[in-house]
Amino acid sequence: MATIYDVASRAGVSPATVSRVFNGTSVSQEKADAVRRAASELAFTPNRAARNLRLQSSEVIALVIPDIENPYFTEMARGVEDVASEAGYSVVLCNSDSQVDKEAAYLRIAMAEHMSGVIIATADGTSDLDGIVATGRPVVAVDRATAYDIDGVVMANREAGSSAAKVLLDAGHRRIAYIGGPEHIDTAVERAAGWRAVLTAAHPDLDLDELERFSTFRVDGGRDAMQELLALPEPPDAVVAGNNLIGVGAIQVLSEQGLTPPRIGVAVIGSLPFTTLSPTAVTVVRLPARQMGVSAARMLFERIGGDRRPPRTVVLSGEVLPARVAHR
Amino acid sequence: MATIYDVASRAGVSPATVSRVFNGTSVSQEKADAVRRAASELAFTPNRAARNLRLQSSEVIALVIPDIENPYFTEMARGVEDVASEAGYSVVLCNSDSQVDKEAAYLRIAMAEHMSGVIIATADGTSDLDGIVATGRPVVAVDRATAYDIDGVVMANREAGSSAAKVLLDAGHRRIAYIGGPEHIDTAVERAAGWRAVLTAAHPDLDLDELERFSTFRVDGGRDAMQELLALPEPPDAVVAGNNLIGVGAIQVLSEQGLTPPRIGVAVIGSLPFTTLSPTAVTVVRLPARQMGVSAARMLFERIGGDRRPPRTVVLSGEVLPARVAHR
DNA sequence: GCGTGGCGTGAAATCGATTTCACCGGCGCT
DNA sequence: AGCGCCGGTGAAATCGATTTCACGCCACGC
Repeated sequence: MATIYDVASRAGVSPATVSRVFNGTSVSQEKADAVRRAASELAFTPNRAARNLRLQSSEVIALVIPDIENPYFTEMARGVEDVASEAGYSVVLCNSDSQVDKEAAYLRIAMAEHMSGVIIATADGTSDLDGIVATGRPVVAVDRATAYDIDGVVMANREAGSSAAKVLLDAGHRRIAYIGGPEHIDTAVERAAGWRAVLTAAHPDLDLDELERFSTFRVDGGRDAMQELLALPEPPDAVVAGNNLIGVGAIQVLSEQGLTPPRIGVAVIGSLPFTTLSPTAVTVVRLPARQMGVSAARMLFERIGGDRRPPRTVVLSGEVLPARVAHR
Repeated sequence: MATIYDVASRAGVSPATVSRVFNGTSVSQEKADAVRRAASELAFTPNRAARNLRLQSSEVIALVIPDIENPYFTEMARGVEDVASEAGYSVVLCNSDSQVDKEAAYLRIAMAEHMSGVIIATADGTSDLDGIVATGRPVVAVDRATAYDIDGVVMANREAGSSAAKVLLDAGHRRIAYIGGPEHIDTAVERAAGWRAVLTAAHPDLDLDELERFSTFRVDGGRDAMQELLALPEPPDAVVAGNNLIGVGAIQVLSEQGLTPPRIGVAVIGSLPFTTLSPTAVTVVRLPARQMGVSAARMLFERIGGDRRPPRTVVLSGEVLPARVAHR
């Protein structure tokens, strides 16, 4: 690995001049040419560790997500990655596995590595961002709100919950259950609130507590909750799944019981990119995950670029794709 | 951010001693205690950029994959991540998007950042690992073979192709088509070879060229190829999907045409973690992606730890999960 | 003709951790 | 008593890029 000194001596200039050539300050044309020639002959790549040390920052951002195996987050990661790589940054993908301590460990690393910024979907409401925020490095929250005064990009969760419920109501369903994520995650709570508001208005007589399940945002969670709901004395005639994986689990259970979706109403909040169902059998409130990643990354780079405006929160709306097959 | 000098002066010792406390060389008990106390009071975290510069290596590995949105690769990433984080390393996930030039850019970064090693599922057979391999840093190839003499972890692809074909044959199918990935990717070619060998032996009269499609390893690829196959004068009565996403695409098309899987034989090489089909309707050759990531990471860390044995290639076998519903 | 300004350049300081080198004191051995 | 060795310690060099500072030089204006 050639260093800046090797390039300098080959080009007959000082290391300072070499640095200036690559960092765009004034250098005479002839020396600049000589430096560039020497650099390419030696296949010179600046040593990033040295650069990072001197600049106290690195062209790396951290993306912390709670579940690397959830397509929703990988779609988001894809959006972040696209923006970052265009800006010449690389992305360290950190899987917190919904554990606050793993998350904290990654945030410490981000600080120690002088990463330029962090995009984080917090593990839960108790996530500790004190350290990172105190360093002044930009942090953008995605998907989930935080207790900090920082930029954010979230989905219109309450709206998604109510849209999903409304589509099912309009299709003639009445006992519409809801399976959501953990109660300590705001997205789960808000989506449930949307569902609840719509149902309370339409059918004040329903016992919604019985029809509401807080579960995990995973396939198993959806399965378990769906099984419980089906075992009720009076089972639901439709169900809203609080995220994509819960939807998968719920539909799996329904299929196994011979209740393939057009036979029971199903609305899922989030896309089902790898479903093998006919895409028309289930109502989907598509959440623009990739767009969320793109927006978050753009905001982050604005901050890295020196933007000092007050923090903003961008809210992205889902798109309702109603089942085309009539329910029931 | 406190530095080693701050800690040193607070503890009344030299920076060298502080470093020794954290790097395990001999320091008297009392000074070590003083250093530790000072470090914790100042919330000292060693500056990684400085450390990396001095040590010419960083506790970071790169994981380069061709498609971050494919659950197969994220499952693998999960395995890598688990091993890495246990070893105190972080993982930079690099999405090459199957493009050799993006891949090359990431490899350059890996070198410039002095990353400790690279695990790579190459974009295609022409991937250029010269640079990285020349640095002597460990590189482990996953999923796909390379032209280099390096460690590798691959699936038993040919075997997976023939197992899939065999299950369908045994279920009574005859015109068994194959939809694979691009011809320039070895996994696609080998899986196809397995299928072809089994079918040639069983039904030498079949025109296999007509029943074989090289496509992309994506949902769209599976859809397009399946549509072509169904449009044949004499359509297949079963199909082997060369990877998970092709399987999803093929099954989607079949469902749309009213040919839901038990009605036509389907075998998929790779798991369908988010399928909503009853898991018994389709034959799956489960590929242990997580295990592949774990093995690759372990091999990488052995190399990082100084292992100088000749390169090895680990082959992992798929697990056949036959459809439990009789085909046809 | 002389000061002023600005441009191009190199020497040297800097970032923060690790590690070599040299030194000190104490202990054991002859 | 004298020698050698060893454990503990600090001063200083080192990693490689950036950046400040200072200097030389030329052009311009008064």
